[in-house]
Amino acid sequence: MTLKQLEAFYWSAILGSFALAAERLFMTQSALSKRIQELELEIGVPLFDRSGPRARITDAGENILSRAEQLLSLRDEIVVAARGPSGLRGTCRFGVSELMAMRYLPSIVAAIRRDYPEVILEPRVAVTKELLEDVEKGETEFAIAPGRSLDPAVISEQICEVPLLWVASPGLFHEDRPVTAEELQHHPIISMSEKAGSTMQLLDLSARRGLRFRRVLTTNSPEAVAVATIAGLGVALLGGPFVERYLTEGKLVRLAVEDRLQVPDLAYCIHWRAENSRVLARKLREISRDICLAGR
Amino acid sequence: MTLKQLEAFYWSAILGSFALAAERLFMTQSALSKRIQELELEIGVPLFDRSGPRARITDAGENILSRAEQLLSLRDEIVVAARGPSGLRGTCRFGVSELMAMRYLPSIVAAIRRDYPEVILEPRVAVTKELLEDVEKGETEFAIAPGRSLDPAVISEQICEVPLLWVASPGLFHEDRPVTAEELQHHPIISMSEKAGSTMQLLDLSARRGLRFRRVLTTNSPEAVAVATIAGLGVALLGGPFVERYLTEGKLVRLAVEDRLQVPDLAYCIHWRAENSRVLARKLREISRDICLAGR
DNA sequence: TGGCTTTACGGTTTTCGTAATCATT
DNA sequence: AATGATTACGAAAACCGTAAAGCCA
Repeated sequence: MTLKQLEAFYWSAILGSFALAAERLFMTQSALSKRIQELELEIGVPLFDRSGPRARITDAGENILSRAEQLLSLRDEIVVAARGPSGLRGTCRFGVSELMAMRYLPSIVAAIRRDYPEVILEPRVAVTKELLEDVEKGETEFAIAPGRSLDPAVISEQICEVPLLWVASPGLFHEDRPVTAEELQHHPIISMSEKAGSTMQLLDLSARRGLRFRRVLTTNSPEAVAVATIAGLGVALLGGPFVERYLTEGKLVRLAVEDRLQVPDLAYCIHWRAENSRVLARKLREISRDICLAGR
Repeated sequence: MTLKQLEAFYWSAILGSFALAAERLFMTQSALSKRIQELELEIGVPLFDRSGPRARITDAGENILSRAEQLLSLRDEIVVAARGPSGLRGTCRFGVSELMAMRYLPSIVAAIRRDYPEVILEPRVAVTKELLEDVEKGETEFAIAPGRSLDPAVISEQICEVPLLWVASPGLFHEDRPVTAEELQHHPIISMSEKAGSTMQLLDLSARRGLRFRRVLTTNSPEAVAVATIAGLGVALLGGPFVERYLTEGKLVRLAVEDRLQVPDLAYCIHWRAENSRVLARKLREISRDICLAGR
């Protein structure tokens, strides 16, 4: 039995596919397949059922999964324990939504650099859904993004709440009373892709209230949305911090809207796979959480 | 990092020497040395201090020792968990004193055969001191022998007590009163080697009381001692069960002795290295203990 | 057919033991 | 001198990737 075999088994079990596991471990399917066969030969029991379209873990495999995971995390701990606390090395991929990146990524990176100078960081800034999918697939160790994952294997711990504001160019609405849904529907909605947290809230709202919005300008940059809104292209639903500056400068105004247009605050969470017990991942996740909770 | 490297590290640390570890792992010093060097290169910290006459573990090495041990025992557990409870395989070396072997070894072997048919047993029957040394050096997983180990890393759990009896041929002593030390010293003492439990008690007695016994017939077979005693060659101090049969047959008589010749009962224990957490070793040790405690 | 897994094969890398060398008592 | 650890080197084994072949939807 070797650590490589156990690692191959572990990721094949977690990702539910040899192909994905091979990709994650930077090797070919062929090599990974053989590793797992050798492990099965070693312990004398099949760990995966190959009869279906993809490899499915067997009962025997389930029985050893948690132990394999413990064993692999002990391997990481050994390195840390030997080198001392600041000797943590390795690479950590994690995801951050654009808003959180804007606010906290510099602090997070600085703190990690200070405590663990040897660690190589691979942060990824993307939209909510992509970040969550990466965590679910084990591509990233954790992600800071709004909402909850539907995958029960993913733990989401709330960090903060961010209000979503309806904003528009100052000239667009003149009445003092709250804007109604009908009035809003006359204008194009400027939003990001359907995988962005704010857009998901928007779609949710339109589904619940039976509204139809005309969305324009496909982009994944909230800044581009803000700029387009300033230009008077339409109205937008954006996270407070993105528009704060423009509101104080008077380039955008916040729209008061009727109750049925109210959107709940975005609950930002830190998400990670429950069974992930890599020391490096846990430490960096905790640092990131603390920084977000402390508000810098 | 590989399991082989960790195993090499573990045994080098436990046995305090590369040479012994290499012997235990059935490989050459050269190969083991290189394995450990590779492990050190991997984690970036020296695990052993080679400046002395033999390799001494460093602080960094101490820090990871327990984790390495946990990791290695997880490896064993994985096999067991995958194969199911009776799928335990592997080889187990253990030591048994001759008396305990006579009484319990058949039952122990039968019970293990029944519960773990795949396990290969390598029992060793020897005298007390050899058995304890084997446990201390990690040569055997556990031993059933009288007395306690002086090594603090060895745990000894008492199983039973066996009386040591002074015996002689019926013709040797005629008086009804207890035999005195002076009378006893006139006869040769038939005993086993100094590494045997009963002989150790004998030597302890002679040291404490300032007696000088004339020991003859060097052997490690209690049966040979009994036979020689029956032949009238001298007196012997033997474990009760060895002489029971001869006493009832009248071939030997138990000598009543004065107080200063009284020898305490031999406390038989099961001994094992505290840090040994091999699943196989633990299970078989527990089976053996239960059989001894139940008296078959 | 197309995604996923296994088999076959070769070339590279790793690993190990022998033998020689170094270091410490 | 003797024990224990390291280095050098050649042989054997393990490992990996490419390419081809099976296998199930």
